[in-house]
Amino acid sequence: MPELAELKLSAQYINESCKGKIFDNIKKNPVHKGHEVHPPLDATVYSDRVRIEFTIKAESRGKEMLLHINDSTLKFTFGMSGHFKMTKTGEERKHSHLMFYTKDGYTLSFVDVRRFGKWKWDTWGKARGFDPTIDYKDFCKDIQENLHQRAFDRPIGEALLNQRYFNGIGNYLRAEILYKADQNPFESARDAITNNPKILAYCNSIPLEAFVLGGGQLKQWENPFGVEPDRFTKWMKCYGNQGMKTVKDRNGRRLWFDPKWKN
DNA sequence: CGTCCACGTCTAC
DNA sequence: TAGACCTGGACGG
Repeated sequence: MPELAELKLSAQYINESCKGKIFDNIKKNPVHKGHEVHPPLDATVYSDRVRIEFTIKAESRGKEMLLHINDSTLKFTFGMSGHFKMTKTGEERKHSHLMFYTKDGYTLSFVDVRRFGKWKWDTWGKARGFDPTIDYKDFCKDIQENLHQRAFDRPIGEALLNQRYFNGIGNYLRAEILYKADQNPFESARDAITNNPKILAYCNSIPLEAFVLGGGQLKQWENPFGVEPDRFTKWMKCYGNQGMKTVKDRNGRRLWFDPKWKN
């Protein structure tokens, strides 16, 4: 997906573009099989002729995002192509699937070409770990305290996609973290984490670097801030680079790594 | 035309 | 540990 940096950028984008906005309606694109979403009930409004008004604030952790809609939270995951876009009402992008309408003629849309993204009235997923950029100490503590678990028998290259411990790390971030840490991706996660402290440190700093750069300029994710497309691809030193090797991991995902490591 | 590939989960055998 | 879920861009014939 959109990985940690893109979720964080999306939250920032939503908070900036929704600042001071009052919303009064929500619609779902009927082509999408996801949950219908209605504005939360407002106990102070009794007449059905009065539209329920609400505000929107966003918060991200790892690969999840909460939209605070008055006192309720709508949780999103972005799949491979989800993102948010504020437009004038009537100018919504193709593949907009959940639309939030302001009283003054704007629409905040959840846009998702492939429709792998999801939403639900919910809070943070219990099966996900700490965001390494927000709660770095807890992120490290959680991993250190659970190093004996079977999950850390796996090669570090695979374990880095385990969202129970590495919430927010995705395919490009794992490649960049391993590469910059000079880490053999096929060593067991337990040994790698024990012997190479750079791994956990880079789970914090590399997503933050991607965030500062304006996030992924890969095909399926439209950067809401319109950063120059080149900067991000130049920043990536491993993922997608010529001269790097790839192998399909256990989940069929392509793991990018320095060819000096033999698998 | 066709085949392969893509920043991710899910759930079913 | 395969598919399933989806669209569309790149590239080959």
